[in-house]
Amino acid sequence: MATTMDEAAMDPREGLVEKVANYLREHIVMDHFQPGQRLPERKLAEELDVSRTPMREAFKILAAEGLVVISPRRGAVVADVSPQDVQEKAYVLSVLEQSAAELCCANATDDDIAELQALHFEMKAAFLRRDRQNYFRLNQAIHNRIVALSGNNSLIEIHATLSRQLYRVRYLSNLKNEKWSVAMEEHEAIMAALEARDPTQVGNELRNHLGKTWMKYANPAAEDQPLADVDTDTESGQ
Amino acid sequence: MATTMDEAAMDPREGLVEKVANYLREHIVMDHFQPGQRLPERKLAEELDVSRTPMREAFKILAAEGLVVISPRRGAVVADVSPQDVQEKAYVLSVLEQSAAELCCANATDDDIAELQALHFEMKAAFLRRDRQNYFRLNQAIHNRIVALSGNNSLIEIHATLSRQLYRVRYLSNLKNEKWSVAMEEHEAIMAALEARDPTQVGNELRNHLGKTWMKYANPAAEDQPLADVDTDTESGQ
DNA sequence: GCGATAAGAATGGCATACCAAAAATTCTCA
DNA sequence: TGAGAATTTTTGGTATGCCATTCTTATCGC
Repeated sequence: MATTMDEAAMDPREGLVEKVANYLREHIVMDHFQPGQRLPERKLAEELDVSRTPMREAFKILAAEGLVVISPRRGAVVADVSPQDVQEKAYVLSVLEQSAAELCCANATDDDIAELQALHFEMKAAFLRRDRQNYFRLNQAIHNRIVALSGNNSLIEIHATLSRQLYRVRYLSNLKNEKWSVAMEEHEAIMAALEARDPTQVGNELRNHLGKTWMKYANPAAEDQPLADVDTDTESGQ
Repeated sequence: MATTMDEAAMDPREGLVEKVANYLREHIVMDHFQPGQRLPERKLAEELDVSRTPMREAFKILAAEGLVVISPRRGAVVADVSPQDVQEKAYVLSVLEQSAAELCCANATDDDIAELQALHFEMKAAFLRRDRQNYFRLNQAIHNRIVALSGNNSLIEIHATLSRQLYRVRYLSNLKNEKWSVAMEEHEAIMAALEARDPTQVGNELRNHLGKTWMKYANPAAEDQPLADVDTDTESGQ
């Protein structure tokens, strides 16, 4: 475990804290730590061969990002996202992606749109093969790409942070989602509107897409089935 | 200076780090530290009578909130918000407030709307008296209230964080803004749509309002005139 | 006198030590 | 045997120390 820390980007300019934070972020997002699980700073620091100081500072960063919760005198635990949280965060996410799509229509080059469509068809291929892993990965990639094409760095950053908070839930939902084909159709519509560069249409389709996908999530959270070791790139363009 | 640390909320359950972070946040937002200014951890720690450890951890939190920037081996400096940053962040803010307004129309009680209108008339009074301090304070209070009435905690939190990043710029702009009356008229329109509980209308008015107020901010940043000691409550309902 | 450079001071990064609170364990007594 | 109290152990919070890098400044050479 300790030997895998350098998985994270190894920019020599960044300090230990960033490496530790990246490592923890990765493992929390990929669900290698269960929500609610305690993160004992001594033990983790020992495993990563660092002292407690950078570990604690990394906790503070992750807490500000909403991935862990620090309780006084009880330390850090992996943030547990309640069904209500999911709804609220997903709503904000849909709003952000809607506006990103609008900006995307104005800013993206024809090549950008073409690349999006390429990803879309790759995703469709995964869909037809019932390949949920790659379907999920490509789906994420498309959404992230649209946001990236907005050109608004603040929007991109906030979206990425929020997106990470929901990654696990989204992944679990992808595994059990029955209405796969509906989501696929919605994506078709999104791509069509994108090709036509109709900002309002793209925005509405996207918001509706996310809304439909997540509003139903008002029911009790999915069981705590651990995520498989997927080789997805967590964030594409950041 | 050191004696003023307990200005910030003194919840005995929260540790030193939170107190330090609150203290620094307050002073950065209120522009007692200039953008770009270095924040030497030893000196500040000494002034606040704490060790360097909580100071450093507080820096990490504020960095994650976008209020300071930490460069390797150079430490923390107060984040400088470039004109482009202002535009981008203000755009996201307008999107968030637009959707907050929509939710607000659905969730707010009649009393909530009445209270908003009361604030609006207070603000109008400040406008007529050319009382920029209170005009600004009440303006902020109204916007924050609308967001709070959305009932979406994620939205509220993200809006608050982003809002703090722009507080200084917004305050400076308020002091020099010539088109005061235009903004006032827009607020009238917002309130009218809110009273009619027309989500689309409120949303559009609000987004247009913020858009108009900030899009012009593409020109060079305002000069670094320090903020006066205003007794504004930074955030109202959080 | 001015610029480059080297020595010294300041500063940040990380590790460690110490303390207090909390959790776990064990011991005691009913 | 079981519940509760006391003790031990673990764990988090804060302070401090050491080292490496950077910034300052003063000196040396041109």
